[in-house]
Amino acid sequence: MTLKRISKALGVSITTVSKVLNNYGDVSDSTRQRVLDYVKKTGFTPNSIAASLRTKQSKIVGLILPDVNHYFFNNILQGVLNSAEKAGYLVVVLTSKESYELEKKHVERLLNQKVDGIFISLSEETYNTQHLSSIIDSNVILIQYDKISKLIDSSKVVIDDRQAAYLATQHLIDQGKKRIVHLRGPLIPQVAIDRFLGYKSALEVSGIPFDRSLVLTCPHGDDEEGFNQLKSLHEKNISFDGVFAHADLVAVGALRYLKRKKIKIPDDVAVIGFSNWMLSEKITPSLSTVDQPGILMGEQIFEQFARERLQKVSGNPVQYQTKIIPTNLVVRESS
Amino acid sequence: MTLKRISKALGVSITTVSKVLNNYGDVSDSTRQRVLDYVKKTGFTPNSIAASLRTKQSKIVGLILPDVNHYFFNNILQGVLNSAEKAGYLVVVLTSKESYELEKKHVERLLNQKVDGIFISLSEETYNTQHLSSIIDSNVILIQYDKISKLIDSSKVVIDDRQAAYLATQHLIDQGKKRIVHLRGPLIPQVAIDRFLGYKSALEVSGIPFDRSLVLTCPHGDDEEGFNQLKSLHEKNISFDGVFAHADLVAVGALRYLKRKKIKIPDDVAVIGFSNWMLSEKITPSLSTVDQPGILMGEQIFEQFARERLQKVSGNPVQYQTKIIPTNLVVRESS
DNA sequence: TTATAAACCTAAAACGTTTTCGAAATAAAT
DNA sequence: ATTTATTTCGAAAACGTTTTAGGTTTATAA
Repeated sequence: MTLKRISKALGVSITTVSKVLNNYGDVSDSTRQRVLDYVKKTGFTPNSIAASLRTKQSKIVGLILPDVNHYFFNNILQGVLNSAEKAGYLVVVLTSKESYELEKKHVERLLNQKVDGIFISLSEETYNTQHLSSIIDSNVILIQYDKISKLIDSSKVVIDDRQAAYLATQHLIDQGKKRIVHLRGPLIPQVAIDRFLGYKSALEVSGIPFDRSLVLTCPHGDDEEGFNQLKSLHEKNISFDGVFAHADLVAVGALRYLKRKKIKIPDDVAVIGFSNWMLSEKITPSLSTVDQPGILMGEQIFEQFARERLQKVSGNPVQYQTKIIPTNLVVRESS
Repeated sequence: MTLKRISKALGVSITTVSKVLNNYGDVSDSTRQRVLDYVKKTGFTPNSIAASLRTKQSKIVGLILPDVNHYFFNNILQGVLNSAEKAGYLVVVLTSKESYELEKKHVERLLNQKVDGIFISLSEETYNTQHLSSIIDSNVILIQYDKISKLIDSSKVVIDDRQAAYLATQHLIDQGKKRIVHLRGPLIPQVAIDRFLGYKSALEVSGIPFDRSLVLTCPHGDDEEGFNQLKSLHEKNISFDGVFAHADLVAVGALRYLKRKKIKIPDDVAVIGFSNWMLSEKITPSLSTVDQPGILMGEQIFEQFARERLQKVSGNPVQYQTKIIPTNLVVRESS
């Protein structure tokens, strides 16, 4: 079933049928109704590939996630899906698995597929951003989120990592803690840097000396790392009374170590994580954390895309925006 | 940049350029090389929308997940993504949020978009399967996974829920448990029914009387339900020494209740879950469970699709298959 | 040299839409 | 009755590919 067949069946032109379907004004009520009835009867839906070819709008966007098995990114996905559905867009999902090579390949494939927009959070390995430039060169809308490159001029949706980390650290200080460990993320991504800087400036503001030996990296963000890093501190006889982890899972590992050693939480050591995992509330002791509103971020990502799209088709200059989504400190038993 | 412009630049026909790109035999090595060089130099990639229109192959598949924030479905997604990438397919992801209406709408949208295949796990509400029939009527390949409808003739990728539940229950019985609670899923989906039947037949085989009051539903599969259902049993003074939950999260809630009441795990009450969550290994006590290999399932879903696709284009009759993926019992501290 | 086969190439149609531009029909105004 | 304005319609081009069917050149054989 095509426009052609419908037009033949009704004795009108292809143009007329198309116009009815696209709500053009210049068709009489009577023929409009005839077409509508016929379309309804046959359950016809126009071939969107042909439409895409003609209009150069695929009504598809691409979303690149560094990791699919991750609460925060699940929420990003859910948020993007929410808004995309309302706008009649489909979402192609790809995962870079924190690999630069894969990320680059995915961008190329999305560009081939002529998607209308690409939403990306950079992998941990990514330092070269030429593939991002090529998105812009291809005249495809780019929205960066979470792990972004400041060097690339595009809209961005992020949280204020530095401030969030500041507040988390400040919270531990408020509990009287003075030797606060920071289990940080890998060295490259801006988010990890910003969280570290927030940690550091909270110490400064409170006049607590910064001790390099209290900062340890947990690049994969899993709970083994949290466990092992605290253990190594202990074995070196380095004392501490607080832990600020860059991810909840790392904090869970830390808690596990402290429990194993019968260290009192939060009295001897207080712990705070980052991201507000689904499970963080359920474990014992329940974990204090910084809530990153992933669903909201996902929705904002798509909505910024939609805005730029509109600006583009209406010939207006596109306005890049950086949305900073507020985070909330969630205080629970661990601090 | 298009085939046309390339052909002009090189003084050959559009056809020739297309043939080089699609590896047709009848073009001389010298011109092939010239085209290849030019393509490489300009970074040209053919417009896949135009190709789709012509070939009626979109190279896109649709994956409908009942829930995006769910370890098992994350793994399904990861598996599908793995195999799809190798085959050069893109995956559009949709989530039904366990709603029949949404599920139906999503299927329609995927059909509009002329995807080559649709992979679906039914929502909990879904009893009407007309939308699945319409997939088949549209000549689009349908693969059902996890929550399937036996009434619809298509390939399927599932685990043997009944047997897995049987083994889990049997395991508790082997530990000497006799009054085993089953925290089951909602009433409609086949998976919940099968798990219940597995539970029941394990009791039968061991000559343990089936007690209706020990079977309780936890429709959302969250940990509150697990907690509350055990609490209600306690308040009714119904005794039990084992718990088989249809989901790990439910089992986590059960553990939480038992710990709260200082009931010894696994001595007084042993607990086993279902799905092998990422976290199940990390909590204390670590949770025994049934491992569902989601990534493998996802890969098999796509590969079965690829097989059927091949059969279709080569004119062979398509062979529907039902793949039953084996599960593993994972015994940990809770049992 | 001529006939035949093989290798290389191309014109043109097709896929199913959207949209421009102008034509036809109808209504309104003079 | 004629002109003008308005509404309604349709022919045809365009989007960028793939593929059929045939044409032209070159090599091989007689």
